[in-house]
Amino acid sequence: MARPRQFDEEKALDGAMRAFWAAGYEATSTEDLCEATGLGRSSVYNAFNSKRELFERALRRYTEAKTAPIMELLEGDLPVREKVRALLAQPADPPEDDPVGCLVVNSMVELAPRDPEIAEILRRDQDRRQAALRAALDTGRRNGELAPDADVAALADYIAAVIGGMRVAARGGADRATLRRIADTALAAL
Amino acid sequence: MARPRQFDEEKALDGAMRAFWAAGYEATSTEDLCEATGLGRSSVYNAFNSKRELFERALRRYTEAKTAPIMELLEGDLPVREKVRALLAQPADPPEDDPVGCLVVNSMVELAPRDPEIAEILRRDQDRRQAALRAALDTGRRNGELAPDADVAALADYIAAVIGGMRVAARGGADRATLRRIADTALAAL
DNA sequence: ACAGTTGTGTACAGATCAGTCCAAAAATGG
DNA sequence: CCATTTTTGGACTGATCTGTACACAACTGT
Repeated sequence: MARPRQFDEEKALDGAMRAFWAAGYEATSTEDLCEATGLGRSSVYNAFNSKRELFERALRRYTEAKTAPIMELLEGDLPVREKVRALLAQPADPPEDDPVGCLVVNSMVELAPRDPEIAEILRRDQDRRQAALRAALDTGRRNGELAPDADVAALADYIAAVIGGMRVAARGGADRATLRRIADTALAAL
Repeated sequence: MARPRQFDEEKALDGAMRAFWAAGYEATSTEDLCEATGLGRSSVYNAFNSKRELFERALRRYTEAKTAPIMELLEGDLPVREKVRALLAQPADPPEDDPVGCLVVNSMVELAPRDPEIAEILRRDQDRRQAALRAALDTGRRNGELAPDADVAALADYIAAVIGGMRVAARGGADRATLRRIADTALAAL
């Protein structure tokens, strides 16, 4: 057919994702994106059309990458408290080469109020995770691991809020010990 | 001496604060700031020197305005659970003409990781609030309102995280009922 | 009233922004 | 080897960005 790409689109997307994750949407210039992806301007625009579309793909990639293992965890058969403990442990023990915080939280803060499409992507991702979390909590409740009258929807929203708060704290420079104490304390509410 | 200002600096600062609060630092242009303050470019730059300095003053104004009533609440003599309940209620029942969310949380996410001065302002503000919260919790602990072995520092960081998470959720479009349920659930951990 | 000082509106400057254009390079299938 | 198609690099565009220059307006104290 024609000349093939010299770059791996997934890897390029990954670089862009990390750039947005670290600096935010507005503060990441198209020049920054060229550097982060290793591509020239033409290749970036040829492959991704616009900064906005590149961001959208980066965000989708992020949610897919981060939500998949959470679904696995929640659909597994650990005791529900262990599942929640593992969820809460994630912000306290992030992969060391990840940018600080969470692209979903950052995007909710920076973009969701003024960009309905981004808000919708975020809402859908959260719905998936929250549904799985509610299911896990409900199983635990019926197993007797939680109180029979536990409000699983409220607990799920609560846990999501604590995790979001930990992500904010991490961006503010909170250390691992602090984050772990928050997680431990939060777990006591179950 | 000379010609007096036609505008109220505090009111102008307030307008700028709300603009940054709603849209974030990067997405707020100096043109937006002229509109939000009601001033011309010259007046803005004459009074505040730069976008960056204006933001810093707006952020300081915000923290002072928001932290003062929290200090009053925490230093009052309500039962400690009522104090914490009131703290957690704030994100669920914000003044109706405030922009959604919290400028401190937004700034932690958008700016703290790459701007040490902003990070320092935020850290100082948080230290003040957390110290007062720890004191209130400790008083409650000694009064027997909390368990004698309660870890007040951990509880304070936990409560701050939940509030931050609620602020993120609000930016993501969470409704008041959801926020209230989060607050109620969080309170159960005390 | 007037000199001195500060505020303000307009126009502008230089940098940077996202995005485009185009020609040359690089690959394919025949 | 050639026609075709896509990628790529670099120059470029027009808009927008933050910040400045400057003239003049507005007010003060004397």
